[in-house]
Amino acid sequence: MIKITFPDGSVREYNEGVNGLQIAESISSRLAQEVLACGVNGETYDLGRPINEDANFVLYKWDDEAGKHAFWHTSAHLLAEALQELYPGIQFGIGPAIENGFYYDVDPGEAVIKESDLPAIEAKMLELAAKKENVVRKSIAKTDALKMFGDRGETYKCELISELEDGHITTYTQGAFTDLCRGPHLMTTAPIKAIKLTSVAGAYWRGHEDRKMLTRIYGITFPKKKMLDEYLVLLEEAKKRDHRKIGKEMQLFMFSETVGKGLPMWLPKGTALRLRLQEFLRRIQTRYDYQEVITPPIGNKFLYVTSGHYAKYGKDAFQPIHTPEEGEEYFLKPMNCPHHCEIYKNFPRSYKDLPLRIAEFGTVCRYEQSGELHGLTRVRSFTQDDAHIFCRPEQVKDEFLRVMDIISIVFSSMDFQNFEAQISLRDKVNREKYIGSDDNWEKAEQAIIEACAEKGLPAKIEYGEAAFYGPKLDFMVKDAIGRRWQLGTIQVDYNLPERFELEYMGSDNQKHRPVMIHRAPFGSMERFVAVLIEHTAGKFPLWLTPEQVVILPISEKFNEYAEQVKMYLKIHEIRAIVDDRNEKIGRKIRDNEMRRIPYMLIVGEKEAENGEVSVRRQGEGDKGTMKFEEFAKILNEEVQNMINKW
RNA sequence: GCCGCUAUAGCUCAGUUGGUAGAGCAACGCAUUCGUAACGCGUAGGUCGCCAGUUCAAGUCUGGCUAGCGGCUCCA
Repeated sequence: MIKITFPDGSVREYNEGVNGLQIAESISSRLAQEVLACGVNGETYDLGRPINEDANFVLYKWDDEAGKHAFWHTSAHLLAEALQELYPGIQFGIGPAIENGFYYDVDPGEAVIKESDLPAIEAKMLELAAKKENVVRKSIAKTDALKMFGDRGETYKCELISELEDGHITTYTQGAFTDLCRGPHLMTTAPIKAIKLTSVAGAYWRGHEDRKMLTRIYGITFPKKKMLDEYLVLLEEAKKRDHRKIGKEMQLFMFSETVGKGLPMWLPKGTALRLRLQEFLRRIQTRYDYQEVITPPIGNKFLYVTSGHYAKYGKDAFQPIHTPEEGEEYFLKPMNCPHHCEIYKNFPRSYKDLPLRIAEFGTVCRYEQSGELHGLTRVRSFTQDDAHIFCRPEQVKDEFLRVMDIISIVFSSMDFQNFEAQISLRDKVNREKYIGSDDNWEKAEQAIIEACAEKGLPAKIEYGEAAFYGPKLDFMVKDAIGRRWQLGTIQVDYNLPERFELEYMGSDNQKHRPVMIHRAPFGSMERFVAVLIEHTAGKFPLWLTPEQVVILPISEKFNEYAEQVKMYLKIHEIRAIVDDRNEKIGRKIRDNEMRRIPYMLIVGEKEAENGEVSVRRQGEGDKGTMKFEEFAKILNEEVQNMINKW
């Protein structure tokens, strides 16, 4: 007998070799129907896999990540099984479950799988799932695995097997399809009731650009048809929040084929919004003792030779500007740090000057690959809310904490709650590719970890993700359809101070090298605004929105009064416009509701006589009538209350 | 850059097997002067992304280019 301990602490005894499904059945038959996988001592097991020792045990259903994961992993195999039937000779790469569904990378040989082929594949999958085939797990010796997949001509699988350790190799089989797989899986394909293959894409084998490009098929499945329908509706809703769509509708920014791809132009309303965001950050930075600078949009080639960027990125960048003067080359600046290093060097610095915090809304140009450009989130010219902090090594942690404060003010002011923090450290083994002393690295890595702990910030630690010049802490936020974008970033840098030979005079009357911290709370104005649009669906906070108030005269007779109210509001620093179109009031209300302007003021005969306005709040409707002076006061208080929180 | 897809009026889209373009909304004009989410009538608006080719004839078929979309790779 073995002891099975449940999450609530209760313990039951079972025969050795009992499986998850049997345990579920022993609790309730309803549970046994719903359960998808189970956890045994922290490892996820197939429900049919025997348990041979005492274990902490947990059952996973659809609502558990591990349950969904097994469901989608089996779905990936079902996709492969369908492909094997439809495209004889097709070779398989990998087919994992992902955050929302699954994919399979395949090499169809001569055949081409197109989006228009997906419905036929879906139909085949449903047909196969209806057979309710058992999914069978089997351990296999490495030599047998190599032979088995080798005989089938599965070169990709053989490559994977050759890297696995003998004795830990398993296969899963359903129907005529056998896959190399660690699992876990569902016990049968029967629960897969609703299938949607969402897209085909190219994906390099093992993620290396120099390897063959395979065909990746993405899909998602559900145990109920209704759930798939709901998911598709949700996706449609999310697409309505797309910043590219809303940005166009609200006239915030534009692109022009003639100006060039990836080169956004901020329209008047977008510019107003952006300047207000910059003003917001400026206020905070002033409080945290930052000094703002302005540097040119280009820099001499030798600036980047010194920084090392020329050697690393020179040929992949926008090509240099050649001046009429013989041999002179200038680059569009791809980052602001080298310029700021020169500013540091402009004076001899003492330890008493540090930390020195140099900030700039610096516009940079990077020649991003054309296929990577994406709305405002990935562009070729953008403005970083950049700053570089030059400090002594022992000040790194304090400076980190201060930057984290700023980022936390920014995120909370914008109501970004679902962000993720990632600490990127050195690779645990390969340490020769990093610049800077072990001692400094150790100190900086510890400083970041401690700073996060002190702030109570749950951060995921990723080894090997650090830049070659230092560790970093990044903040990611998801867009409307769940893509992750990096916004805020804090990076420690030992490289540039070295290359620019930055120094300060210490209290010991010796010269020392400062540490540099790069940081950008927004990341870039472009990307931040994009994510902000998707979070708010264009309904920006009152203090930020380009237009706060629209005044709606009941008829043209009251246009003049509307203008008077507008003038009063403008004088009181309220951003107001008048909708003086010759339309009925119902029409004006509808149109302006859709323009996402927070307040509507309706003015007609009654209001004009009494110096009043009838107030409507966007999305909320009628709020009653008041004197326009009072409205201005209330609005300004509302804005002030928001600003005071910074 | 790579794989797949898309491109018709300012916007959203229709356009059957090739026979030289259509709707709704927006715009403009007329009428109306209106009380809390779409008044009516009318007018104008398109080198069908661009360049070639096939054809008696191309929005429609083929090739190239440009831009965009979904991914991959990259991301100082």
